[in-house]
Formats: sequence, structure tokens, C-alpha cells
Amino acid sequence: MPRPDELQSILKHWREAVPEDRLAHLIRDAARAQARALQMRLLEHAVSFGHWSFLRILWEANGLTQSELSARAGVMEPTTYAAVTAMERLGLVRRRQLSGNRKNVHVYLTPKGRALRSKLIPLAEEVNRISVGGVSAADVATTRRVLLAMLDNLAGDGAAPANSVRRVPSTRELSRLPARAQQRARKSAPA
Amino acid sequence: MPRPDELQSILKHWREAVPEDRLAHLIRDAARAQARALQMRLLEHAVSFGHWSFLRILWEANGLTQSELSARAGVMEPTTYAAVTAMERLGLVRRRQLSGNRKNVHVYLTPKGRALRSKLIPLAEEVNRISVGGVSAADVATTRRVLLAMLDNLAGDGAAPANSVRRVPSTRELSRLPARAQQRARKSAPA
DNA sequence: TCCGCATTCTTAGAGATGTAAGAATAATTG
DNA sequence: CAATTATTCTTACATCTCTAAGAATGCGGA
Repeated sequence: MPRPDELQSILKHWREAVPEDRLAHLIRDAARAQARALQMRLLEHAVSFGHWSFLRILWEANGLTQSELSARAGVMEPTTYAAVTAMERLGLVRRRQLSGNRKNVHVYLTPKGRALRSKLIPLAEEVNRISVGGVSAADVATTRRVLLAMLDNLAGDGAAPANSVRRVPSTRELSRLPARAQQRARKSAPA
Repeated sequence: MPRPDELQSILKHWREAVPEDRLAHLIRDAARAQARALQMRLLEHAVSFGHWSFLRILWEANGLTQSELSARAGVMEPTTYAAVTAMERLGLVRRRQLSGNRKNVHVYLTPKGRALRSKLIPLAEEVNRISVGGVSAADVATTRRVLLAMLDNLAGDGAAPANSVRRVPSTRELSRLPARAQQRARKSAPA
């Protein structure tokens, strides 16, 4: 989440040196800028950016299970678990199990969680309005279409080039060295 | 970093329910999909996605200080510090102080770090090629222009609506409750 | 010149997210 | 029906990034 002055610097970077394939980088920067803009606004309502995505799903589909929530949010279950736990502590949602199934945990909005909707949605709309200010609707539509196409193109990736495994190669595998080292460093000065 | 099957589900979501202002969400998903595609390829060379951005900067400007690196990467200094430490441990870079200044720490690529360039750049180009497959150059250009405009629009944000402070309102401030709780939970079952 | 402020690096710790693995429960099938 | 398999939640731990604060160093004005 870069700060405003750094955004300026990033902008400068984009205006000056835009070689060739930097589209991916641009997308990343734009995503971060938007996330930051929204987060600043959400914080005034004591909602973190992480919770926003889950709240938004629940406003549309209250009572989903945690795994359904995970799928819709596009994150793994531990992420959802942590977020739901935090939101429950903040009184925004409640876990409940329905009779007949002791495995599934359904997540329900509390009145407080539901009430946030009318406050938070306008903030997202404001950020959107600011973002696309001065951009024609046609260009926004094109951008949307291109991003969708990219998502489509990349969704097939991962199955991939046949010449190697390349199937979610367990992040650890090779980062084990630095991991261990960091851990060692941390533990060498505990209390 | 969602998995391929989840990407499918995300895609479906975008094709079916695309209400109004979801552009921000789309940008986020696209950024994640691209990051993931690149990361999978980088891992085969023992490079994490986090290191990639720093390496790329150093290939263009070897010997920057850590704070210069931070500015160019658009991240805070602790992030850079951690990444440089990890990369140093992996033998990709070396910290060095120039005589005349004992404060600034310059970061230099090792031969190993430099050699990665010719291996890694093609991977990024491949991801880019896959991403924009089937999209016209004109549409890509439009997308680039729109994203740049968005970045521009959002860069001014943060100074903001005059009716409230809204100046990087210290992420902690309100998330203090859940934070404490998590900490408590973690410490209640240590060794 | 020297003192105070600014810069730079570093440390501490929180939060989001991921992978891996465990436990409980449901579903399926021989 | 019982045993195996799959699903769901949970825990553990790693990584990346941030904010906050400390320490060392450099710099500029009284």
C-alpha cells in the first residue's frame, strides 16, 4: 500500500519509462492504488480492506458456508477462516451450524454487519468514480473487456507447457533456505 | 494466489454477474492471475515473486541504495530490507557501503543475480504474451492508457475531501481488538 | 563549530494470504 | 452396514507487506 508521495513517483515512472511488456506491472500498481484508496475510506468505519470482500459477498448471499465464501472470494480457506473469526469478534457476522450437519459452518451477518452495507457501498462507488474520472465509458468498457480476456487467457495456464510439472510447485520447495535462515535469525533473540 | 480451478470460478463470476462498478475487483483479479502465472515460472529458477521486482530494478540500475530501491519498487523500506536480506542469502546480491558514507547501503548484483536476467525476462514476456493473446494492440494500448489515468486520478487521493483527516490513518487504530485477540490465542499455546 | 533535525537502515510486530497437515464429519461403495 | 474416501473446518507456519519506533549517521543553520 504505497503512500501518496510514492504514488507520485510511480506515476512518474510510468510516464517516463514505459518500455514494452509492462502491462502486468501497471495492472498491479493500479490494483494497489485502488485498494489503498478504498482502504483509507473503509478504516473510518472500522472495516479493514480484507473484510470488505467478504462483507460484499455476504450482503448478496447471507448464510454461506466458509468454503463457499472462500470460493466466491477467490481465496483459500484458512484466509476465510481468519477473516470470519476477526469479523465475528468485531460483531459483524456470526457462525452458526444448521441442524442436520455438524460439519458445515454457515456465516450470517449480524444487524451491525448488514447495516454497514449502506455506508460502505457508497465509498466503493466514490473510489470508482474518482478512478475513472475523465475516462470515456467506451474506454472503460474496453479495459473491462481486455482484463476479462486476460483473466480468461491466464485461467488456462498452470496446466501448461507439458515440458515440466509446473503444477503449483509448493512454494516452500525452493524458498526453504531463506525460510530457515529467517526463522533462525528470529529465534536467536527471543525474550 | 488462487489455483487454476478457482480462476475458472472467478471467471465464471465475471461473465455472469458484472453489475456496475466492479472494475476495481476485476483489476485485482487480473493482477493476481498474472502474478500467479509469473510466480509459477519463477519458482523453477528459485526466485520468488517478491524478489523479481527488485531484481528487475537492479538489472537496470545496479548499486542503488536500499531507500532508492524502495522508492522504485513502490514499497516501504522494511519490505526492501527483508527482500535484500533474503536475496543476499541466496547469493543474488551483495550489500556494500561506499567509502565516504557509512549510512547508505548499496545493493549490487552478484554474477549469479546478473545471470538470472536472461532466464527470467523471457518468462515475464511469455506471461505477457499469454495474457494479451487474442487482444488487439489497440485495445491493449487503450487499457494501458486507462490504467495510467486511473493511477493518475488516484494519486491525488489521500489529500482528500477536506471533511476528515483521512491521511494514512494508522492501520492499527481500529483493528487493535482483533489483533490483540489473535496474539492472545497464539501465545496461549506456545511450546 | 556544534546542536538539532533529517535520512537511512534496522528491528518489532500486525495483518493478509498461501501451503501443508490434522481432526471431525459426511458420503460412498463393496 | 462398515470401511474407505472426500469434504470442511481448523491449526501451524511461511512469505510479503505495512506501520511504528529505535539507532546510527549526515547535514545545515545558529
